[in-house]
Amino acid sequence: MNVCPRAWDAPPTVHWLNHDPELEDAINLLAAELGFQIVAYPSVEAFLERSTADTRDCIVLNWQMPGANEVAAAEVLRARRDRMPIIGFVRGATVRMAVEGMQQGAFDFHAWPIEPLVLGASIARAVAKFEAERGLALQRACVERRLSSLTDREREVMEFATQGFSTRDIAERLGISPKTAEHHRARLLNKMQVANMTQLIVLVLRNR
Amino acid sequence: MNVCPRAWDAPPTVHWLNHDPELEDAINLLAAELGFQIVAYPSVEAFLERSTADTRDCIVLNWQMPGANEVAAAEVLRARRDRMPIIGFVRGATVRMAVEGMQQGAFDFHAWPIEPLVLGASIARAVAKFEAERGLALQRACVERRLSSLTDREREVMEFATQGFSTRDIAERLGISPKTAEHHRARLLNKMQVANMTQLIVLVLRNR
DNA sequence: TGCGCCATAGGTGACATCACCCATGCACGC
DNA sequence: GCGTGCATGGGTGATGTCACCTATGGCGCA
Repeated sequence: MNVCPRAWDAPPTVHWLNHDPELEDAINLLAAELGFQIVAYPSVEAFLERSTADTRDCIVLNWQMPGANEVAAAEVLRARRDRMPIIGFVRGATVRMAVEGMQQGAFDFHAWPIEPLVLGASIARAVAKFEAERGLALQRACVERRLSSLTDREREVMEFATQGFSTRDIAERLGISPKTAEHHRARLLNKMQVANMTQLIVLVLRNR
Repeated sequence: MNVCPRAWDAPPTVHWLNHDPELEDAINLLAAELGFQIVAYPSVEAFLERSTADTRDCIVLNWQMPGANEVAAAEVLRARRDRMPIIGFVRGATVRMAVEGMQQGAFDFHAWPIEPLVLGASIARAVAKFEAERGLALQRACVERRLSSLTDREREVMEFATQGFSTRDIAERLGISPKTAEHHRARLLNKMQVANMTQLIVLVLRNR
């Protein structure tokens, strides 16, 4: 059986984060059965070090992994991996555990052992969702790159500008000449590659 | 026992949506025990008709209520009730049901019967969260009210403006004179009560 | 029939934005 | 020391924004 749609030009990668050796055989069987490319990591740290940021991935995470608590783990993963969807699972899952997993930002949550078909469908949905948001994620990364090229002063000017302040107001608040504020604004527009302030505000507010 | 913090100047209201007559006695016991003000509705329609939009409320919803399916119900409630938090419950809840409830936007999810202490804590958290977001919700409602006063043409102009187009560009795209587009823009700024286009964009994009 | 609301279009004038130009001073690294 | 980057400040001119004003034509409602 293969739940990975053939239409995809490359198979999605499943990042398998699990510390429990008893589950390793099961995942190998699942991998063979599901047809996804599966990369296993024994810890959150190993994943953060070794994984490459791909565009068509999802994370399947043992929610009882040691180290930081599950909240922190999920948050770190989400921040570092550009909102890659996380599918949680845990042995002997209860309704409460599932709800808390979801509240911490999981895309889906399962009790172990998982029916291969159910996990496959869950992964397919997660990858599809990530795919749909890929354009947004790429744009966000692009904006982030441009933002990092700004100087501190330019960033300050941008902060005020994105709150609706005019150049004159910004100059007053920063205690500098309107001309200097204008100068920073000009460099800002240039570095952010937009034609005017309204486009800058739209770009920044849409990609927060 | 009373899990409602005394610091609140008014007790929060719990909107109890349930169609199952067997649970009515239980909720009356819960109500007495928890100290919240509880208003019961036998259907989603009854809630939408009779409930008043309060600022310190939450919804406790039997996820197996008949009528529209649960997804639609949750979405309707969220839209109409200004993102009031929804706590779901269901008899014989499974991990899957809980996960789906959370995916549909529930704030929390429980298996019935619920421990009074657990439900009380859940309600307290939901109300606290809603309280924290109240300022944002009020501002969003205010923006919404102003938006509804716009004419179709003004709305069109605003759509383009919030995408970063200049007045000249908008005029060209709408096939009207730049002067007419300017006229719509002016009425737009007036109705939305902002000083300039950048403030309008900030207002609209921050309150979507 | 007249009133109000809307879309259309134009005029004028004050001000802001934006793209060029210029310069000085300061810190940091080669 | 000397270039490089940054913050500071200014000048000029084209263009855009914004607040006033005017007017015409359509459409619905009392």
